[in-house]
Amino acid sequence: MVNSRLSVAIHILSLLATHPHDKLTSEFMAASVQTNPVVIRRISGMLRKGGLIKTQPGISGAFLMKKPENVTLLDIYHAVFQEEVLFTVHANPNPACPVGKQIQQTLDDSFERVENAMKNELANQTLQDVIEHLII
Amino acid sequence: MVNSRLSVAIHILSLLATHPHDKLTSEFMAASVQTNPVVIRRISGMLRKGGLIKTQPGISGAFLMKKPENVTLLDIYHAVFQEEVLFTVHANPNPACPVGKQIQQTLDDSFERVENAMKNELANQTLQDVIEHLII
DNA sequence: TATATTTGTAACAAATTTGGTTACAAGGTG
DNA sequence: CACCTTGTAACCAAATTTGTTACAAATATA
Repeated sequence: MVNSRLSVAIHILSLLATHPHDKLTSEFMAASVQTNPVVIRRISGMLRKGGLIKTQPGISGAFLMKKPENVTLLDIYHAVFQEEVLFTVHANPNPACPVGKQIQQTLDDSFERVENAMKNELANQTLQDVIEHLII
Repeated sequence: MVNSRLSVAIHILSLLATHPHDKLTSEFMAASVQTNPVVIRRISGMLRKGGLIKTQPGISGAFLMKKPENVTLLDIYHAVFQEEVLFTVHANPNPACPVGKQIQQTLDDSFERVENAMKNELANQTLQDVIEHLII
């Protein structure tokens, strides 16, 4: 995957969870991730819209809306990827071909089971698990 | 995912499995997928290198190297994605930060479990399952 | 043998995605 | 009021994906 949104999102949430009494600015978090503060604010915005953190324009810092043990990696995944599917099916198979006619529905079903298997494991891991692994 | 390699690969293999006595050219398969023959040959090349089909320069057609019930979707996934990881971890977290120092190893472990869950389900489905779903 | 067909592959272009950056309005602090 | 922070738009460069043309090499066929 070309994309490190999930990774950066978990990094942000881990920082917030391990510094519950500090006001962590996007600049501070950017220094930990080693990226630009706007990248942090962009992903923080997704986490805010997903109900995972609270931030306010002008007010320094961000804080978690749930306890780390109640935030699953699936919650974070949904916040940053929304409705994106894991595997796309090619768009225009030929309906005049028996395979082409039915491949989309077939693969939609198949890929949905694969995506659900992935999501079950994401739901099985929490932000608290991540933090404990960090602290050890 | 932006990418329909897996989907097209399964389409190709489904065509070969359901037409075992025909010599399916890249042009024929391209008509079913509705794409360019070179796209078919490109993905056929990955399937050949993955040991799933046999093709030869100049000789029309391709054929399966295994029975459809012995080809899992994980075999096909590996043929087309090789060593690609499902979720990448951002590259340069700050080692001076306790979170930054350990986030990569932590997320590598976490994401590997998620990737394995996905792969287990891919291994659980075979090309034969796909074909049966098509035929019904 | 000569012609036609097919595969494999390189090369290129257009579209899309990602991450980084600048800029700036709006909100809040001291 | 001066300063800081967030949210967001706009833009760019790099990477990726898909479609395309071109062509050499291998094979089939007349």
